[in-house]
Amino acid sequence: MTERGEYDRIINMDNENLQIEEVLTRGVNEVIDKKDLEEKLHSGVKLRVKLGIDPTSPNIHIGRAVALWKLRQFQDLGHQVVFIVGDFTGQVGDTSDKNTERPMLTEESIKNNLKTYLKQAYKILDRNKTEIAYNSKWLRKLGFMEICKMADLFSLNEFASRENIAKRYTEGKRVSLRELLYPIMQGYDSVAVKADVELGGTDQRFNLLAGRTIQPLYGQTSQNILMMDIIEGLDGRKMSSSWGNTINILDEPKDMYGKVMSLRDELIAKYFMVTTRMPITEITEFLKQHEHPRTQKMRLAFEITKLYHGEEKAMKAEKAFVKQFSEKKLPDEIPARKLLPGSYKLVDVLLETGLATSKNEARRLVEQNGVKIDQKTPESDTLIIKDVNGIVIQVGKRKFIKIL
RNA sequence: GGGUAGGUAGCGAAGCGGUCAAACGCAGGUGACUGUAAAUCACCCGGCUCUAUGCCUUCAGAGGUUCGAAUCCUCUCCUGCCCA
Repeated sequence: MTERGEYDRIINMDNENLQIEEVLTRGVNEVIDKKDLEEKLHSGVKLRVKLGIDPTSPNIHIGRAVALWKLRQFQDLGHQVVFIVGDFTGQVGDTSDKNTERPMLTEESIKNNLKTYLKQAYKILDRNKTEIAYNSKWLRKLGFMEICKMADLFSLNEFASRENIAKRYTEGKRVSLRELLYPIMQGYDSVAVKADVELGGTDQRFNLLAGRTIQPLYGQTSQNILMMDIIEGLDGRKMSSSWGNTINILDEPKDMYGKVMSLRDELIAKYFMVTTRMPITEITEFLKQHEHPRTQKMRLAFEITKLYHGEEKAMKAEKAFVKQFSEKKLPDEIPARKLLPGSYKLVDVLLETGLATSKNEARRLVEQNGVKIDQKTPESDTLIIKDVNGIVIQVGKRKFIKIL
């Protein structure tokens, strides 16, 4: 958190200097080369700022969004943002944030994921100031000789020294030759778009540096690099689509709000800094005034939800949350399912409505008192419901279905 | 291409002829306690049924041996390591 002395220094700067300061620090883990980038930002030169995201999942989560927000800050400062959709690299698969080999994806699944990608990105970026590029455009054409020239700039040794590669290597896991090529592709992206700055997570370090190495080969000045903090997901592990611990920017307001509320307390301050756009001074002040983690988290949940859905919906989400979880009342909106009228075994209802994936699971849930019918816990799983019409079934704390 | 060690549930990893739907850990679920936090505790975690020392489908794949196979044999595919 910002020290008092630093705080005084910052508020005394004029607005643009303040913005530059924030660009270089907030949510930022490391800058290469910081001095150079700082000078460029102050010089008034319009920079080309690159960020590439591979559409390996249909959702962009708020961890990925950290870099997108950073891009937005650059846009606000008048720089040219280049958003690279990794439709080619996505197929090949980057392993830098993984501890196992990532399988190659089909063109089809990438295309599928792409459908809502830009829409998501534009929740954050200013559409009119964003240059979009698909990296298949240039990577597809690259010949072997060209690839060899670039590959010559790297040694196997440095590649193998990367932490998670080294780890897999010593554990006797497979490391494919293809994976060696990934940094080269990402590096060449920088050449193709003539990047002055590239953003990425700290786990992207090697790939980001590859751009710096390759650009001079094509007579370009090496880009500067801004490495963003990686945020933890709902379970405390790194946020990643493959873990299923993400908060996605397309999540419904109440889900988004609720997911934030389920975060561990230790992450609150970091989340405020990295995932919200609340002014730093305000954050510091707020956290000081409200010490109870629950209060802090509710504000955090509100801020994050507001960021993606607007104030009104965020307020609604908050009210709904209080009603459902603090006051333990039925939520206002309960998803409805139609069933043919008649009598049903409880277990069948659970299965039919998708509240359980098998009858065994349904029985287990009932046995463990995880099921409620109209707020009441049924005695046994053999219960037969004579009239399913209009009943509300609850499984666990969160799942509700109303039967019509 | 040769040698060698392996391929077990979402992941990691035991089991190495019957007592195996398969130990254990992680992830996940439900409950208790709570702040939809953490920690802790309990139970669960392939499917089906008349809930039973019941049935069905699973231990890379295909065949085979056996009363009986995740466990033995043959071939195929995949991976690590060593050699070339």
